[in-house]
Amino acid sequence: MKEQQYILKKPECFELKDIFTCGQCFRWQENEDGSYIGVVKNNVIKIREENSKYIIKSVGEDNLEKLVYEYFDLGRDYQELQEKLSKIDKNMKTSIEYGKGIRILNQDLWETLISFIISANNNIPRIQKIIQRLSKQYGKEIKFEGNSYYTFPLPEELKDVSIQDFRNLGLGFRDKRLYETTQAILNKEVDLQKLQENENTEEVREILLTLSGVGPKVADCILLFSTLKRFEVFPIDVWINRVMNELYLNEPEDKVSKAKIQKLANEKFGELAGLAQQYLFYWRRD
DNA sequence: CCACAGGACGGCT
DNA sequence: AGCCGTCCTGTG
Repeated sequence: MKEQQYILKKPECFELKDIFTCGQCFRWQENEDGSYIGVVKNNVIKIREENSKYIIKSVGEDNLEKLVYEYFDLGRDYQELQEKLSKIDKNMKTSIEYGKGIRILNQDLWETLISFIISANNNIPRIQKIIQRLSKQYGKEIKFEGNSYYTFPLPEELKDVSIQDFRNLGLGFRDKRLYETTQAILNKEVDLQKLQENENTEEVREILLTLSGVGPKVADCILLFSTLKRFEVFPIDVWINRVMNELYLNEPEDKVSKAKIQKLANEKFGELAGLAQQYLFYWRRD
């Protein structure tokens, strides 16, 4: 555990509000002064913007500069990707204008898996609260500026947690899914390390789908928002379904099938479908 | 108190 | 293959 500070010059296409509120992560809190505090792996991180710079402080075990570079996907040229997408149509151009500071985070695979199982049939405030309780109960404490924060519990730390324990944390019917998936990971029925190294996206998707609580939408969110980093997937929830129908199909709501939207997204956005999804979702969410 | 919102899943056709 | 009821909790 060490304290670190790092000053990051504001990168192109980078806004904290866009990054943290576009629906990809659940562990960042905004403070009254506009700064954000979050937990990334075994580190608590605080970020404050000031004069086109970010003052970043941390307590934790990882090298802060390297962690920030990886987590915020700073090695990728978002400006170039935005230019490509902007050429597709007016909707893309407008939505990128609106959410130009979005970055797709590289979040820990295990944490993303569990977080999005919790997200099923659920809303963001409740998802955040459940993850907070889960971490406080089973994660490790890190003190930062006088307050306590908790790391996301590892599979081993959830080894002896029962379905009833999960239920008591407010997970509802997701209790059994969390239990079964945790056990499957511990038993190496699914090896996350191997999954991380597998380059065949369809294969990775199929394996994710074998886990309890992972359906098509959750699998695609994991593929896009974790270190798996597959930009070509297009997670479809009821919102993006509605938005895509409004913008491109205009069919009666009961006639739009998921398959049709999926096909349309692949044809229109191709390799960048996931990024396009984020801009569209963020733009039309209100 | 009731209606509704949000994905996975299992049972049905 | 597609359709539909059920699972839990918070909100209006």
